[in-house]
Amino acid sequence: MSPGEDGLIGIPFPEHSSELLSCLNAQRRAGLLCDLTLTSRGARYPTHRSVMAAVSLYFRQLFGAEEGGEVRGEAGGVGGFSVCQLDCVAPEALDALLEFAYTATLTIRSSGMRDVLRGAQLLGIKCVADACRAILGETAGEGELEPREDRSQTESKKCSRRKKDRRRVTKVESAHPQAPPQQLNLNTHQHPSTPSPQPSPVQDGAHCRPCTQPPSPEQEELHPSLGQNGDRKGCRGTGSGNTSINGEVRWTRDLLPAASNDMLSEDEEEMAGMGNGGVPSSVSTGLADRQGAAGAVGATGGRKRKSQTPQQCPVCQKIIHGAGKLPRHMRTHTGEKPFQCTACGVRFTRNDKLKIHMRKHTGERPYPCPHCPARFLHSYDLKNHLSLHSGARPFECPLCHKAFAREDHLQRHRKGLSCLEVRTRARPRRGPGHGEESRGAGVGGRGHSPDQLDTLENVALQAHSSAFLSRPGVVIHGDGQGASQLVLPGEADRDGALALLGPHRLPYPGLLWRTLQLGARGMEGATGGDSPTPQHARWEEEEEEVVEEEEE
DNA sequence: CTGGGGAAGGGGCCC
DNA sequence: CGGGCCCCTTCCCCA
Repeated sequence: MSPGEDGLIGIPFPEHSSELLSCLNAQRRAGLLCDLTLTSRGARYPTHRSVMAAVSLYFRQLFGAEEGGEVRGEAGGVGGFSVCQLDCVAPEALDALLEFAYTATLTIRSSGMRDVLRGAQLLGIKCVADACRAILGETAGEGELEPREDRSQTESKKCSRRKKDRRRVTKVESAHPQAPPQQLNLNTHQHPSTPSPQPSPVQDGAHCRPCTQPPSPEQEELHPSLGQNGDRKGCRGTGSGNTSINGEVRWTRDLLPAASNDMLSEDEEEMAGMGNGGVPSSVSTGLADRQGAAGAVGATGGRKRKSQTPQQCPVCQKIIHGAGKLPRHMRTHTGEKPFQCTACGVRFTRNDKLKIHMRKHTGERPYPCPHCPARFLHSYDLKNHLSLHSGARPFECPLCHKAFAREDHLQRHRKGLSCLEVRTRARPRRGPGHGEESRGAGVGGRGHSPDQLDTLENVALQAHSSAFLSRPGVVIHGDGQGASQLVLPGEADRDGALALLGPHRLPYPGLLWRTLQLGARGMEGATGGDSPTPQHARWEEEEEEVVEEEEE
């Protein structure tokens, strides 16, 4: 942020899209503000036409021209309430597509994938259709999925899987009897490429979950995950891909191919903008951050990225670096685990993981500590262990200055509330000057004498505010006249900071503003297009940079 | 809450 | 170019 920009500040809200979606989904489930009801074979799905128009080409066209579809209702116009009968889409598939629209996660049984594909094609939800096609294309030749398995074993597994699906279907069917299928009503909008309905054995649309059914805990737990980079972590961070458990396939939106642009968040658009085979030279947002973590190491540390024919995953569109890495990546989508431990039967997606696993059976611990008898399975375990010997704790919490030997422990610490609980007593670990910096420059107290600061009961809190503000991604809203707002990217951090730093709670708005200014300076390097980085260990460095700037 | 072990996924290097 | 091997990061789980 420079003063020459007329006070304009770019204020990213990385979680806004997911929170918005989550809120809309809550409204949908509560039936609030729903102005469109989709029906399928007796099941009713209240929804929002704006959301449907955003995800579905069909609804976009429908609401744009109000023709071609069977829209009935008190007021069929744009502002009215409509009922759209979609008997051509199986209720279960429609439910899944609605879930996708509101959660960016597609949760379907593999047995129902064809229904979902058909529904996605009919409704013009291209990314879902592409994903279904990609999966079906692989599952169509199921032998390819398990190339390393014994054929008979494969066949038996296929049978058991199908049986399992049938059992599940029967169970649900009996629990939720539905009206019999009706004639399709969406004929005029049948996609040209739509395959003729394949009456698969389990395609009976009667076994759907009614929309009025409360979300299962399994579904529910997905939603909060959307808060983190859209994935989550119900979804694992690094593009964990789908999971295929008991025939149920779940995709996060990260994995859905070619999402329509109007559905893409900024980050995703950036990724999509890379195009096929395009490798961003310096993409620093969202997924690129995650996948580029090692690359970032390479940029600063020893390894440098070698141009190695990056390939794009047809399912999630992710760029996979390294020759021969795409098949490995694809197994994260298919769930294929071709490498089985001969000792315990546990299966792995990768040979090297199996190899490491085998060390547990062989007792091999190839990484001995030179300082003690400890031996380790993994090199990084040894590395962690060595830091205990050396006492090195390079990862320090910028809030409470507690140091950790492992970065993930610092991250966990920061996600919790422990550092906030001790904030009022926290002092920097480094030399005496550091503490003064926190209270002076760090607190924004330049201009306030230490005595003045000591009179502020919340002064320690504001020391932490500077730490918050030095974080990349922390943004400031306001004009410096006391009406500023502080917003932090992290859920817990934001809430905590808003609670602590709300202007109405600060007896000295000027002090707050100086703090904000300091934080703004601290984030200068983090703005300019770069998104917040999850590398918390850098916060401290940036905090130090701020202090150094102040000292200059 | 923290320390430690382990799993999972991605990237780099090498053959 | 594919695959093996290794390292790294992130996350989950347990004590």
